[in-house]
Amino acid sequence: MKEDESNWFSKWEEELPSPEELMPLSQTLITPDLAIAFDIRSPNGPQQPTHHQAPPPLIAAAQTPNSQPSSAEFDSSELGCGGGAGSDEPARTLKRPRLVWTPQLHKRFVDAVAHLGIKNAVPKTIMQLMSVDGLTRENVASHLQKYRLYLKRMQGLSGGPGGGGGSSGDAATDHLFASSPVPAHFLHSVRPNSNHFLPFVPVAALQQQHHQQMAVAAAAGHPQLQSQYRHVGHFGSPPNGQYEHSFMARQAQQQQPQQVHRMGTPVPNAVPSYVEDLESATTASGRKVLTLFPTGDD
DNA sequence: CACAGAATAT
DNA sequence: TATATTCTGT
Repeated sequence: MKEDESNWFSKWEEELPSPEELMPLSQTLITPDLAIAFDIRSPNGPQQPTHHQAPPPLIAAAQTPNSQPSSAEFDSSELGCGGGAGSDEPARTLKRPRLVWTPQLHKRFVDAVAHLGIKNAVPKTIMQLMSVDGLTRENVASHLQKYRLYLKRMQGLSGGPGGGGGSSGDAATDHLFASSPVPAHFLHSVRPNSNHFLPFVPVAALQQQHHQQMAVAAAAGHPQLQSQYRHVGHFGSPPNGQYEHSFMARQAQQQQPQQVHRMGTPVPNAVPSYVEDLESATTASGRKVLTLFPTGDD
């Protein structure tokens, strides 16, 4: 009998970190090297190996499966502003590629909103809590707008997503949101008295000009990008078997430009740089209970 | 002014 | 359609 095999396999599988766990909270930790690594899209791609200063890394672009092998090439379409004394760094005013809201990113978004409570969930705060490098307030605002519509739509229905038949368009749009369970309180209203403020992570996520979108992509769990990173072949995990852990991000960089004027909101105060993982409240039961957010495993 | 939120544009 | 950008009120 090969019990051993199945045995260690099971264990092994259990120990396997889920994709989110692997690289979840430290998106800002992406090193420039990694960013560069990303730049090399293909072995035969005529990409410049050493130009890591371009803020417009456009990572999350069309990611459709049937992309053509030729791939789109982005030559720096700089204006031919030859004469001009270097007025402004091109890097600053460039438009970034569209952010792609992957389920992972959305998950973080929902978690953040859940923790803040619908009332306090405003773009800026959400953005800060998410701690995703490269994420802008506008990104979140836009997504939040749509998310609210989604919630509204759902409130009208009876209970579950995918439920009520309606326009197929609606259902189709929901499927990203469906990825992440919507905290119950979202649907009706948060209790005014129920203020349970968690000790957030005081991380101040700042957007750097360097690897912005790159980080987002990684955080989002881009298949292409991540696959390059994950040397750890963690495959056995089924799409559903994901545990949740803490999600706070820790910031290695020392930035704390925030903390400006008065903050009426009970949001995290930028204090220290490191924070204990406020998770793993392993109860006596030995059961991993995520005390943080509503674990939204499907 | 900075920000949130809706409206609009791509 | 999804996300960005613009517009407006606070």
